[in-house]
Amino acid sequence: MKQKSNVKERILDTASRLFYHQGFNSTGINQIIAEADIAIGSLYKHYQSKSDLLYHYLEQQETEYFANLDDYLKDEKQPLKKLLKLIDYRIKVQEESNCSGCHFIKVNAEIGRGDKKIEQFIVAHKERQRDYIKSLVDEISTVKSFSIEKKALQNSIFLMIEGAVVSASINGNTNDLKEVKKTINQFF
Amino acid sequence: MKQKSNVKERILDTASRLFYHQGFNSTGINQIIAEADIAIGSLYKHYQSKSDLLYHYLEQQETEYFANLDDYLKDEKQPLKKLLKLIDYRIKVQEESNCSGCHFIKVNAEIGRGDKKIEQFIVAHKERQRDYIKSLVDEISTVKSFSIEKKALQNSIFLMIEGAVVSASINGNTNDLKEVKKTINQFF
DNA sequence: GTCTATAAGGAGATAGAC
DNA sequence: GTCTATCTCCTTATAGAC
Repeated sequence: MKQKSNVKERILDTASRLFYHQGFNSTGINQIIAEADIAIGSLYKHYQSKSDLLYHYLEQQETEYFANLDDYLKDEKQPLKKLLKLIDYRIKVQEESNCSGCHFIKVNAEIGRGDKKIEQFIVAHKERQRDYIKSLVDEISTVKSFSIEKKALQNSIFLMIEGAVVSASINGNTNDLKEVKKTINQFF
Repeated sequence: MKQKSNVKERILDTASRLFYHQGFNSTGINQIIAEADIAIGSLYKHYQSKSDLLYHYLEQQETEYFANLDDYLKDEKQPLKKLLKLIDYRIKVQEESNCSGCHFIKVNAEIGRGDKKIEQFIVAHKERQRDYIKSLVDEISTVKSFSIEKKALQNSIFLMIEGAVVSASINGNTNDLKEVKKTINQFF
């Protein structure tokens, strides 16, 4: 018996899972329709092409990322604790996904800057992640001072987290993310 | 007229260029033999499979990376200047390669931790890169003191560079690598 | 080393019947 | 929405003749 959930959603959810865990190029249309348990006609009714499916996958990840992050941080008011909890969120997400890394970094690595629409979407997502951290550090700066320039600190924290997420996907653990959390405490 | 260079070398050089710039999965055997201008029989005489070619590609990148880095730094004796010049090296390599990122991070993103041999090779390469930075900071610590713990600083610098190289491949510029260089100066 | 033929399978995508 | 058939093309890899 078929699941009752919306067919269009089931296609995207299955494609997302496969794109993330085994790669976009390594995932075929036939595997998506088999695992989503839908007909190929349904796939092409809802999505124009495999690339179109990729775009909607990134779009959904973008929305989910910030919605879940906001939810995870909503009860914390202190900006420094909020920043540390942002790292906890990244640790949690990685540990729940077999440390498969960042959706956007992975797609960038696979398709490069070939597709303008995808490229711009990835750039925009990374800018938004950077701005999120920037704002938290701005808030912290109203009550604390640091040893290095604020702008340098903001970029450093963003880049360390990026590096640590990549490290998680390479090493299969969140050790570096945990180290980043400890290090940030030393900055303030 | 065929080039005079060794056929085996030409296969690997062509495969390396294509794997790096358009991805492993997006590169076909037929494209490699066409661009290397060799016969398919020659390819399978020298390499067992496409995966075998991937392994030799990473092996060559590993050797080249550290050989070229040592050469780039050989005239600099001061450890802090050496560390800053290591960043210059990464900037130079990225700018010469259309900011295509790190060979190892890209392969990891494409094939994940599926192939044990490839996986271990990537992990070992990243460990060696981390140790290289660790040693330089150890040297610096004999003449300077820093505001945060040495171990945290060593990991931070490694992770910031990793993050900045990923950023280069996403944004198509080396702005973040240049920022990392400025930030390191502030740490000491 | 070169060439061509071919195997055996998978890819993305379309069309038509129900 | 389902199903099956089909199109076109490409994939990795092997074999044999020169």
